[in-house]
Formats: sequence, C-alpha cells, structure tokens
Amino acid sequence: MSDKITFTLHELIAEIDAHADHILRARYGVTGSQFIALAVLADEEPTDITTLAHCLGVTKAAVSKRVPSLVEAGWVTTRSEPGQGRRVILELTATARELVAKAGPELDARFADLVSHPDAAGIDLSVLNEQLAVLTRILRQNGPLS
Amino acid sequence: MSDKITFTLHELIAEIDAHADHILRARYGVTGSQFIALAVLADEEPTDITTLAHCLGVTKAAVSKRVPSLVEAGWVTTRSEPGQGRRVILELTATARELVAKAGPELDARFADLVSHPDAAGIDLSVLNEQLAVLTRILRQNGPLS
DNA sequence: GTGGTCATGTCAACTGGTTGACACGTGAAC
DNA sequence: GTTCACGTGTCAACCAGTTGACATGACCAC
Repeated sequence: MSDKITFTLHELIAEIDAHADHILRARYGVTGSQFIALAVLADEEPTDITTLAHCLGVTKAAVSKRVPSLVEAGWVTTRSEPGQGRRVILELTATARELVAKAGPELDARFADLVSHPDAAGIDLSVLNEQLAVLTRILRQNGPLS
Repeated sequence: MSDKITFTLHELIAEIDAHADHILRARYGVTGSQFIALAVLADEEPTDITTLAHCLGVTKAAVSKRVPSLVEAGWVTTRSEPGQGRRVILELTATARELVAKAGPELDARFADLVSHPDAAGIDLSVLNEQLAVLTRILRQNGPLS
C-alpha cells in the first residue's frame, strides 16, 4: 500500500466498487454500473439521454448505447413526446424502482458498517465525506489550470 | 454533489486524475496512465510484464499491449535473459527516470498545496490517507463477501 | 414556405481494458 | 529422451467508454 493519498483513493474505490458489484450481481441480478444508472435515474426521472449522461459523467453516445440493454432487461422504458424533437424520455419500471429502493439502502448500510470495525475507531464518515467534498470543490475552482 | 461518500470519492478521483493528466500532458508530453506505469516501473525496475500488471492492477494482456507504445515513445526498453523462458524484462530509459524524478514530486507538491486553501483548514492529508487506508484494509479483510 | 440555427440522438472508428485459449521455454519425473 | 506441468506472454473476440461527423426535429427570421 502506497503512502500517496491518490493511490490510496484509487485502491479504496476499487475495493468499494468490487464489493458493491458483487453484492448487486448476487442479490439483485444487476451490475454495478447498471445500478448506478438506475439509481441516478430514480433521482431524476423522467429525464432524457443528455441529462442522464451528464449526471453519470459520461457522453451521450455512451448512454445511447446502454439504453437498449436496460430496456431489454426490463429496468427502463423509453418514449418520445410529440413536439420535443428527437428527445428520448427515460423512465424506470416498477421493478427498477423497487430495486433501487431496496438495494440502495442495503449498500449504504453495509458501507456504514465498515466504521463499526474496531480498526476504524475515530473515523467519522460524515466528516470524511465533507473533507473529500472540500478537496473536490477546491480542485474544481482552480479550474483546469495551471 | 451527493451526500453519499462513494459518490464523493468518485468525483474527487475524477478531478485529481483530470488535473494530473492535464499537467502531465502539457508539461511532460505523457498521459496520466502512461505516467503511472512509468512511476510504478521506477519503483520496481527491472521487472517483467506479469509483475507490472499486478502492480498496476490490470491484466498481463493489457500491459502486453501497452508496452510497444512505451518503447516507441522512448520511455522503456525491453530485453530477455537466456534461461528465463518468455520473460520480458522492462527497464526505464534515462529520459523516463528523469521524467519520474521531476514530475512525481511536482504532482505531490501540487496536491499538498490543496490543503493550504483556507477552505481546507483542519484537513490533514496524512490523517486522511491513513483513514482511507484503514477502510481499504477492512474491506479487503472481509473478503469478497457477503 | 424556405433557410439557418439549435438541441438532441446516433453512428463509425478508435482506445484501453477484459476473458479465455493458446504458444513458448524451462525444468522435473519417468 | 520424452512427456508433463508450470510460468509467462500473446492473440482474438468482446465490452464500455471516447471523439467527431452527421441525421433529425423544432423553431425563428425572413
């Protein structure tokens, strides 16, 4: 394990993602990245491809390619409204809403459990979260410099 | 910005990586992921494809495909020793060693600068690093459960 | 109406990963 | 010697992103 915090961050994220993916596949039959898409969609529904892409931090093309498989798997429905150009409106199915309502809190709880481990004494997740958010904000303010 | 720490982590990493990549491209003519490979190699040199892959957290096939471009760019040399089967030995060129020696500390310093921002009062990077490392360790011990 | 301009979605080509199969050298067993 | 197992690297096929070009539909100006 490196002493550089950027490496530690990557390692932590990799662990978290791998665990979440494993749980989601085993218990809910959905991949990690699919779940993220559904969870974001649940917060933003109904929305379109462009907005979802923005929320997920990927391009519209990437979302455009993923939508068919989500529809086929029964998580998402698409429709288009007259008078809105090519806009594709995305909505969750009832199944997907249920999934998000169940799996989301389960993952949250599981992560919160981490800090009940004796080794994690003195770690306050909300303080940690705030510090990480502050660093993110500072980096963003500095712009793509310098 | 979400209240979920996993999201915050992804956002922070994305910012950090983008900044590092930008600096490395502009100042040193190397991409972020290339630099990571060189930096790891500098710590591990001389080594082979399998070991480098392990250190980078990717498969041997991925490294095998990236090596030719590193050689062509003049960062890496390859050779093979008699009596070592197909083993490909990787070493940095002098240029690459110089690059790592210069760019590495620059990036470190730039990141350390973050916490001198007034908003970051009370953030101690080494404490933060240790906390993140603890969480990583706990996740790894729990295995791929549960 | 006709012709820009804009937002939106999709396509083709590319990149950098993955997996699973396989080729290659080495060394040990027989 | 031949065979077998093993460590190592590479290949083909696939996957999920990206970019840049382009099609489509709506709207505005004229």
